[in-house]
Amino acid sequence: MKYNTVYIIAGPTAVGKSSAAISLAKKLDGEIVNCDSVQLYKYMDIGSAKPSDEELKEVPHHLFGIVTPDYVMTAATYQKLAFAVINNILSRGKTPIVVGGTGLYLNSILYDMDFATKEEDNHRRIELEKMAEAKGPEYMHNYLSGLDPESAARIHPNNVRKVIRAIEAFEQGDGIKSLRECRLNPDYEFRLFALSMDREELYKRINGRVLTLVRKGLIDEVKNLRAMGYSKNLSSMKGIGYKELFSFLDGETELKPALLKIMKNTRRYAKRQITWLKRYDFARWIDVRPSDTADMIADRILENI
RNA sequence: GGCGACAUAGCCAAGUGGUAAGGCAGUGGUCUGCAAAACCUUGAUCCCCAGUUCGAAUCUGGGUGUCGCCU
Repeated sequence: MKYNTVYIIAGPTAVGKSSAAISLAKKLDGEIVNCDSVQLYKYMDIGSAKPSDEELKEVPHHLFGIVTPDYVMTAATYQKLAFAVINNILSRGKTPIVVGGTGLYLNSILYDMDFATKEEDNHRRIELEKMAEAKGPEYMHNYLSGLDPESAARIHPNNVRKVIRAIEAFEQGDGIKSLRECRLNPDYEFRLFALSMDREELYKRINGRVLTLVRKGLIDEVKNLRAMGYSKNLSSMKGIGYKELFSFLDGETELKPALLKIMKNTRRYAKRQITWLKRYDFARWIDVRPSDTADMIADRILENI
């Protein structure tokens, strides 16, 4: 095995990435690196389906619960953190196993994405958001067309958020680049495994898991976050399971519809994750059945190396 | 057994003679600084048969099914 091999286990939520990764780490003398945008946060354990305390102790885990929920995480920051951890693991002769389903973050380590330029400028962004609210999406898109016609052509006018980012990026540098301009990160040799499962089975599993999370105390977890003063406007609180329960706790909806909504949003999220992963033509797909154990999945991965 | 109502996509549902609104769910997709985010895309010939008509989801007759009421 080369000294710079990085394993990546991706796949939609609830296929069983975390436990498969632990099993694989044991077999490979590996260490796990989180690539899930919500598991990065502290106090968000149940809703993000973070590995349990016992599991976290079984093999070394990195980048789990490292920032408080009011911290604004970005792909650029994640990239730095991830590279630092991966390099550290490699320098000790261990195998990094990146696990998670956050596509953009996965990209930030797979491709030589260059976030180099200045930090984001919050004031400008807020200004642009206000402008968008006042003048509407068309106006913003036209404005972008004037600055950077190429990225304007790529972005749908209704996608205000992205239009704003493109304006911002243009003003601070050379605008938004496209992934097509990137190559695979030459510093590492990647082994990317994408776990998949029959759609119907996966959805059943997702629905069931939501109930399990509630049984484990998800509602108290959210109550607690609220009590700590974290507001629903934080991007961490827009995570699935959190936003819906905030609106339940605020009395905006009943519990049952809130839970059904969590299920639905999770299903949709899983679907988007699958779509994202299909772009990686070098991914090795591992078909998982609901009855498969973590060990079986890990073995299947090893067979596919 | 009798009387009445209804029968439109997976679900809810508009449309009462001129060629099938909409919502939900699902599907497929986009993606370089909020990504568990944001955004885009998409489906039926109207229970069955016969008839009237230039033309029927819409009218008539028969059948089937569902619901309600009555005996």
